[in-house]
Amino acid sequence: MKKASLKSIAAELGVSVSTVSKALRDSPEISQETREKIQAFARYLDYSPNKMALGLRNQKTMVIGIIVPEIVHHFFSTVISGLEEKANEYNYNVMIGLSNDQLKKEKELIEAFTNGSVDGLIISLSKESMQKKNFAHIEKLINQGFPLVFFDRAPEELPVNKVLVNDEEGGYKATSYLLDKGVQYPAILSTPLHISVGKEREKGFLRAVKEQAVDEYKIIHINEQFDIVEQIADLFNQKRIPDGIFAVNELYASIALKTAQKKGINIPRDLKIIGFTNGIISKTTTPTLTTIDQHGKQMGQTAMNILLNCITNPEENSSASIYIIPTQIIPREST
Amino acid sequence: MKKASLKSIAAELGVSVSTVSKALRDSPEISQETREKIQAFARYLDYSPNKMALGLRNQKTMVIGIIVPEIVHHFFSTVISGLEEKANEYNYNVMIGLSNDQLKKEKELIEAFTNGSVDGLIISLSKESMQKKNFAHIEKLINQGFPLVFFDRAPEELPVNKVLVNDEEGGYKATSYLLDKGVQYPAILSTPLHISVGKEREKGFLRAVKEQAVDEYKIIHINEQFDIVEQIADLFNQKRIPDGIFAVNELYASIALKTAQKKGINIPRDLKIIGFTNGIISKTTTPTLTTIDQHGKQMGQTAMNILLNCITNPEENSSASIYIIPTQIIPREST
DNA sequence: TTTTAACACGAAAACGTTTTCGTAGGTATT
DNA sequence: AATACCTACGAAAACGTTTTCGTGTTAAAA
Repeated sequence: MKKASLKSIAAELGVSVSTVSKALRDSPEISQETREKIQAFARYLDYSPNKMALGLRNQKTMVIGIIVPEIVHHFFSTVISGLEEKANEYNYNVMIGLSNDQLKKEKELIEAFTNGSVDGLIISLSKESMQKKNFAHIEKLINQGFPLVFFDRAPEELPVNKVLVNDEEGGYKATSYLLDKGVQYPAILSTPLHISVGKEREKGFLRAVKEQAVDEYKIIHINEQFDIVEQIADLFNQKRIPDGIFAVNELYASIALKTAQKKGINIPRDLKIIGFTNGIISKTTTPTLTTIDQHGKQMGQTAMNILLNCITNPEENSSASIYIIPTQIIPREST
Repeated sequence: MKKASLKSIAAELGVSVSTVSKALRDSPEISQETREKIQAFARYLDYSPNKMALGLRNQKTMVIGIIVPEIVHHFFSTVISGLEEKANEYNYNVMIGLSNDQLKKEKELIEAFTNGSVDGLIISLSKESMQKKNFAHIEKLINQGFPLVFFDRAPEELPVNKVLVNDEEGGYKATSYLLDKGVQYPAILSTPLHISVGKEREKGFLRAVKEQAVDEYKIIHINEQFDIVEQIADLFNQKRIPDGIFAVNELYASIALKTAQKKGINIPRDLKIIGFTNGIISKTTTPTLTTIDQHGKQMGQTAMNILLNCITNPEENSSASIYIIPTQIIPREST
């Protein structure tokens, strides 16, 4: 039982395709009687217009492409939920591609999506793109004037719409919070510096320690190529052990927590820990982790709003805008 | 700078559209010379065929629709990653819809996706559909012969392709594991019985206790309308407190863990806990949680394989198949 | 020299829409 | 009675492909 089309309805009812189309759109050109007959029949057949034909005709797919590094990830999946929700509100659907943090896959996905599959693209860059600063594929899109919004991981140098977490502020807030709680010797568990979010959070950390004139602190750049647990454990094998740790993500925070506990360190009495990302981990550790909320859902909604606006008003929205989402500290037991 | 089309290339080169099309597909109908000229020009313009035109022409979108209750969820996002990976392997892309566990949204998404947007559908049903056993929208799809695969949450009565976790086996394994470790008075933290996965896991629990002739055990059906923490805490306010808990998901397990710890109960000495879903929570609690792995990624791959096979070989695949993914116990510190 | 075949390309249809324009028949105006 | 104007519908183009079929030119065969 094939899907009904205007043609099949027209044939069945002995009228022309144009008449059917007009009748279904309630055009006054068609007589009341004919209209009702056609509409009734269409309803009976459960007719609805073919998306691809519509797309071809209107040069519009009503689909938004989303390209993210991974999806089994609290922050990214949260953003996606915000994106999907907002898109749906405006009758758009979302297509999703996972780059697995690989430049090659990212390129392929962009190619596949921009061949008339989607009306716009929302991207969070792969680690590989960020590290190699290889943005040729992105610049091509910009030159084409393709509707485009980045979130969280964006090409720093390029003039393009971005929705970013205020990572520097987050790092500052987190560190200040620790210092205000009496921490004397803070440490930061950060990423390598080519990860922009890590770099920004570290900047915030440095601003806070400088502001409060803390002269001794420790910075550790975790290299995920090697054993993370070992690198973090190293922090507790030094002569002076920190009494406050700011971890730039949930995972590092939870590992630091577990490792410290194994060493018999009491948290939060002897060591206060604060993480980043208000995800599931932070709520289920013992003790629960104080953390920085990135408002992922709001980010998704904002990004989608900007993109849809670009699509609807192509002229007024030619310049690149940067939207910064503020962070929020969520106090829990670990401090 | 608009995207190039066959038409624009043809006009520019003074040949016909058909010639361009054939040249680009390396048809021997076109002379070597013309072919090379056209191909070079197309490459220069970065031409690639329009997806919607192709779709209309071939009656095939090369897109698979995925409808899940939520995405900020370890299991679902894991399955999705498997689905996406497998789809990509066969040059398909995936469109994602989130039902938010609501029947209405699920229906809308199915409507939107089956109007020629996707070639097939992979669905995990919303709680509301399951509870109300309202499958009219699904039966419609089946009657249409629309390529369809369910995973995890499937309509029990309907003859349709399903990929399921062996939940009963998982519950049995988990409970047996507890009993083998010497647990005398086991409890299960389960869902209301209309959630099929909860029901199945509970069946496994019952089979295990029966098998080992345990005469006393406790069953708690958590109602998520009310405060979950309170309902779980209730377990520890009884005269007899369980020495083993099987929770049908990570969250319940982690809450039970925290609550017990607050009551001063030593885990795993006085109480052993085992969860379900090998997600992030289980790895980051203190102590880490023994749990049942559902092999989400493999599930996604399997489901996509079945669907693509349905699409490619419509005739041979008319009957509904059920594929059961085995579970695996992941021993950790909580037992 | 005429017939045949190969070659290289173009015209047109089809996929399913929407929209512009054209027109036959009827009604109202002068 | 001639003109103008509705009313209600159909034809056709357009969106971008692919593919079938037709055809003019040239080269080979008779």
